[in-house]
Amino acid sequence: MAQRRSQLVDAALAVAASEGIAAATVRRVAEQAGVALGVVHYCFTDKDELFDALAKRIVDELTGAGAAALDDAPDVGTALGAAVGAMWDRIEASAGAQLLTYEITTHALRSPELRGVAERQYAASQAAAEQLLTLAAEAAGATWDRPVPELAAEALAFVDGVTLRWLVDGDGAEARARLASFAGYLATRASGRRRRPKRSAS
Amino acid sequence: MAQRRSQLVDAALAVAASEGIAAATVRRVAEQAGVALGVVHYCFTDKDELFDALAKRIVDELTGAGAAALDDAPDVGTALGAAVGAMWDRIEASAGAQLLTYEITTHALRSPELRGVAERQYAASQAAAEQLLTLAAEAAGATWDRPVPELAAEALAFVDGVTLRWLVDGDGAEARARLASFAGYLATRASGRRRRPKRSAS
DNA sequence: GTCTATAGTTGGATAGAC
DNA sequence: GTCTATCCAACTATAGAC
Repeated sequence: MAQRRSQLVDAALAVAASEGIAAATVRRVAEQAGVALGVVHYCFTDKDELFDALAKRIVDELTGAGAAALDDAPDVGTALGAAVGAMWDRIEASAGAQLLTYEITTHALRSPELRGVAERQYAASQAAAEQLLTLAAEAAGATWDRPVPELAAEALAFVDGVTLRWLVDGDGAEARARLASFAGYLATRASGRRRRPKRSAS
Repeated sequence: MAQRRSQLVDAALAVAASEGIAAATVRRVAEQAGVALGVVHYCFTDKDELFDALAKRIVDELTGAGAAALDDAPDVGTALGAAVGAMWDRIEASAGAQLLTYEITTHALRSPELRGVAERQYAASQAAAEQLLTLAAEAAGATWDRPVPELAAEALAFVDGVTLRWLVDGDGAEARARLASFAGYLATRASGRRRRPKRSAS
């Protein structure tokens, strides 16, 4: 039964990511999952409950994506550049899913009982961003000279805005350039090991 | 008749801004405008045509908002700070309308025939951002040392991301702080007149 | 031009057979 | 547990009276 729910959430995710949240009707989800309409209502009391499970699934996947290849790096700029590049690869490979997260956010903001969904989304993203910044500094042996939560919030906002625009104009190269520019700014907020200290590298 | 259309678009905007784009049904719009259902279909062939007019209206209002009080300022940081503060005041005063722009963007991105709507939205915002940056530099007698379109695109992305997050967490103070931080970064990308040159002011 | 009435769809939810 | 059949509400769109 729990696997039935999971299967239905899979189907809902598939439909919503490719055709939009509005297209993820109970009927359509059932069809995608290859089960009868009644089954969905047997596993979920409401459409809202299904929707809530879908939102949770997306947050989990986002969180699970976590920090990617952050090997030992010569400086924070390099570490961040690698992390941001990997992150963007994932984003660019799943435009529909990205768009869906914005749809879920706006949808959740319109109904008081779903506010928590949007808040969880951002709390998870914020935590992931903080972790990534912390790891990047560690990998480069440096420290941030501004509070990590602040830097993470700003980075998150920037990535959100860049992603949204990329969804509109489809220009991945520009998006990467913007992210690189911001990573460059972030690197100026770190102090510690620098790129190739001129004398006696290790 | 043209005024009838305008009146109906007003009503659609009122409904959509306060209750979400999904709530802006033809019926609901007619009710809000105080006319019969048939009138809407007399003025607009489709619901899509009404929607398109609504999207245009929003872009026009955004553009019309333009650059606010940008008086002669001692430096770019001050000029930007004032401009960003005024801009945020407008944003904070119209949460529903802001949320609606994101709804329209995501909605437009899901249907190929509405792609142009989202693109126009961003083109208008980009132009406004470029104008604001240009005016800010002029007001402070400075010049940008990176291409204005790039800086504008990055600023736009940041403002978008900050606004979206503010819609979720409702923390206006944090949002302002983030914007101020970014304005501070931007100010480092300008050269020219500096704050209170130590010797012989003016 | 504006109204009422209604046709035609779609989607959420339930009942009851199996 | 899963299916089919059905109810009910809400919506878009049109027809026709006024």
